[in-house]
Amino acid sequence: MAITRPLSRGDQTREALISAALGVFGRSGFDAASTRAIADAAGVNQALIGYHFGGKHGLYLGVFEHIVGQMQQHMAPVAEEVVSRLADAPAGQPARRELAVQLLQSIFDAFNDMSFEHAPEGWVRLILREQQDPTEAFQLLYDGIISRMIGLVTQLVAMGSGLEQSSEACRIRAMMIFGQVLVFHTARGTVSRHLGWDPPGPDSLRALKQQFRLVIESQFPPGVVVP
Amino acid sequence: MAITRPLSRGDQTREALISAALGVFGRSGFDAASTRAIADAAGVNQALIGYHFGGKHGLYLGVFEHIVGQMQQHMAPVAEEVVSRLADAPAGQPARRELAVQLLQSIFDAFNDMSFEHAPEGWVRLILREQQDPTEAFQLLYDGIISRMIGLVTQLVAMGSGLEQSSEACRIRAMMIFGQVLVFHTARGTVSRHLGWDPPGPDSLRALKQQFRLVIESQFPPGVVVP
DNA sequence: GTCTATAAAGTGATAGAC
DNA sequence: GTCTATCACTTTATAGAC
Repeated sequence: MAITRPLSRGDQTREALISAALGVFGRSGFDAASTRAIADAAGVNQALIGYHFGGKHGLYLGVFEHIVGQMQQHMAPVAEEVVSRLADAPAGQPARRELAVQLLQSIFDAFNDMSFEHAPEGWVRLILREQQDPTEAFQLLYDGIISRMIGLVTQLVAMGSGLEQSSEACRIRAMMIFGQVLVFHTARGTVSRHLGWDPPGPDSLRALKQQFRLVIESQFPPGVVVP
Repeated sequence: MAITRPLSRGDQTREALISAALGVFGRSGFDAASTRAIADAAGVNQALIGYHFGGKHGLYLGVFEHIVGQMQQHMAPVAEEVVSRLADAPAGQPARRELAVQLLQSIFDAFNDMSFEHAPEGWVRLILREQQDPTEAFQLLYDGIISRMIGLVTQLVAMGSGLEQSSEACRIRAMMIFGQVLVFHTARGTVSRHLGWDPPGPDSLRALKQQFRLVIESQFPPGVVVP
């Protein structure tokens, strides 16, 4: 935890702008979001965007730096645990398969908790937009957090399946596993209608995590080693 | 196939506008897309949007009607085949599990072919936007095609897993299966970097379909009936 | 560091000529 | 059915007072 001390007026303005911009950019996208709407939501004068961030685009990048920092904080503990448990794991094939399943489950438990509970509304939408049309901001995201997470998951898929970690098949499988949890964010409208999750509540999150655990187990069944 | 006959000038204008709007709305979203940009891309006068569609919003709805029609055409054959093969399937549990796996594979083979090969660039992005913030257009999509597809897949998941078709667990599993293929569209940026698919080509599609088939098989393993 | 005021460019819709 | 011209409004950025 960083030490918190009284923020200067300028810092307060910056924080208010970032927080407001998160929501407005998330809802409308970069082009359709107006600096006036952001300034109003932040309770701040529109001209201050230019002063503090150099303009609309600078504010946009500031938002993503903030998101990356938050995501790193949420995922760091579990990522470190996974790495250390991988380091001193026994060598036997069946034991490693079981460990892979277990670690995948804890990674995605944390990931689901973050994306459903702690992440402000705007995160998911902003990241999704950048995935569709990557700009400078996607670089921050990918290098800051995504790269590390997809790398870990790919490594665990290799361990659990017997596939070569560097193979295309293994990387495809890793993407698919992410897809199984991301779909509940990306296909929001269908989730709302087909599951009646509008919005998803604590019960939804519990049910989702349970099904995910079951699916992971069935995808890496005991005693099977894919050649 | 509908009979094709020479289009009147007005029909040509409408088609050009829909096609251009597909791309521009897809890239920029409704608010950020300008009617001038659409008209220019269509090689048509800006005032004609008002004449033919009543305005920007009417054109947007027209685009989605067009998309729903195209998707129905692509998916109808396989959907009908699935329904008929379900109708006269034998009653034995193991045989039905195997059939479910097989039908899921053919549904998603068709779905992947459509979304990677035949779907114009704009489809995926437009649908994704509506999933995030459903408007009137999402109703068209859901009632026109999504509802039917997610329903079929849920039914097959029930058959393959032994879960009750109306259970939440079963519907969650169906969403997850869609997630496994949708992620290659929704997480485009990560797919591009992690897999080097930029854009995904025929080889990518082949590899994806193969992995999907394997995953489906492992998710509904022979001889296991979930209580 | 914050504010008001405004410049310069772009927006969707539409009236009216052809 | 198509075109030009234009209205009323909103956009981002910024100059200059405090």
